[in-house]
Amino acid sequence: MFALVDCNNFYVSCERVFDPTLLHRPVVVLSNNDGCVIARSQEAKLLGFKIGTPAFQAESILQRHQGVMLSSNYTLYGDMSHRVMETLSMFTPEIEIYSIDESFLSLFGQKSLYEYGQRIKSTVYQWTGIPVSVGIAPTKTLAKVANKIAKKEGSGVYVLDNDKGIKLKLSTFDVEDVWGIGGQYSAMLKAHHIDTALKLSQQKDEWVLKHLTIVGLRLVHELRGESCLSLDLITQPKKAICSSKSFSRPVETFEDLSQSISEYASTAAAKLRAQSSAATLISVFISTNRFKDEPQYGKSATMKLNVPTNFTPHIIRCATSILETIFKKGYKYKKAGIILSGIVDNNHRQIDLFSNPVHLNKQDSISSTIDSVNNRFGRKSIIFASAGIHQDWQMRRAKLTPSYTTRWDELVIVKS
DNA sequence: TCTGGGGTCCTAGGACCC
DNA sequence: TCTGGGGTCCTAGGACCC
Repeated sequence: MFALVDCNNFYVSCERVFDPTLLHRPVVVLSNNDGCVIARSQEAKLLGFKIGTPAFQAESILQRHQGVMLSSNYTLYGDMSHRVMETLSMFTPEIEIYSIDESFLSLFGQKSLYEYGQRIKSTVYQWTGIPVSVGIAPTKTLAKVANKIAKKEGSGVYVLDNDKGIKLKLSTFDVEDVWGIGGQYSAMLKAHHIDTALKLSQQKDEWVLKHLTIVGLRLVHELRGESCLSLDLITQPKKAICSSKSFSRPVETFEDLSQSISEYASTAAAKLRAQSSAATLISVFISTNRFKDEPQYGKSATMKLNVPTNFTPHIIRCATSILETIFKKGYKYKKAGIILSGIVDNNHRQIDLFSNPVHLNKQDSISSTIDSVNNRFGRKSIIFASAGIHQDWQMRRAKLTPSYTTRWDELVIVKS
């Protein structure tokens, strides 16, 4: 049996742990750059906000309902996520951390699944202050279904463990809510009059394979109760690492763009080193604001390296030269980013005939020194000058809450 | 004024190999 | 008249996830 434990309104719940005045009010958390809504409290959902609602549209409605709008505080959410996952690990070593706010647990030998789910839920809440919902079922896909039901039907825990019950619930479960069925597929399925999870699960294998590929076929078997997706217990290194952001204002000069690319390159390179990897492909992209009625331009280019690297100065140098090839003057740029791919294990990277191993070792020791200083004293304690000092293109985060759990100078002060 | 960021997997088609 | 068969690797595009 699988349990899917999913935090309720995770980002909002994190904020509420440290600011109880946010309880029982509509609260939304905004995307980077305070652009659009990405998380909503129950009260905010009832007001009709969707994921992706632009912040400027939400603002006046929130004001009328004593609502609150917050910038996203990923430092806080990351730390709270870690606490939740640690708590879940106390229940079983068989845990797959699927995203920042959900985990799959493998259960065996539990007598009462429902009570076990309740225990998970109350322990996480007591230890971290984060409310969670628990769905339990024989496959991951069905556990996802059970979790949705748990969220809707009150007690926060739902068990799907017998054929009859599963069929009954699937018969009223909208096909577009099935894990793995997105907008395109659900439109196609509905055009074929397949509108519930049950109907999908009853389609012929050949038909599913033809229309939904092998991925869809697995999904359908999972809906039938046949487990095809196992637990990923070991976190695999990422195959691509991206760092990109929208600017707070239109950026027109090569200098500003190259500063931002340097900054993103440093971030991406640090992520690369954190998983002991090196990259052979560096892509850079830039684009104008697609929502604006002004000349549009967007381009990306990729450079292939003979020797894999994770050395920030090297990556910055490559990224800057790529930028030179795609930059065009006269446009108002809104977004830029870098993607590192062709990822290999840094400890087994293949060097070429002309690489100097001593030189490479020196690079590694410079990198690890920088990383350890930044880990200890904060992410930007040591920066590369090419990323600039003023950075007035930096994203907007006007309504940012404190890093309650990760900065000494931002701890909560309790008064009596 | 204002619209996010970071990932995964699969498929088809083309280039290339012997 | 008549132009092979069996592979691999890479890329772009499209679907999905949170």
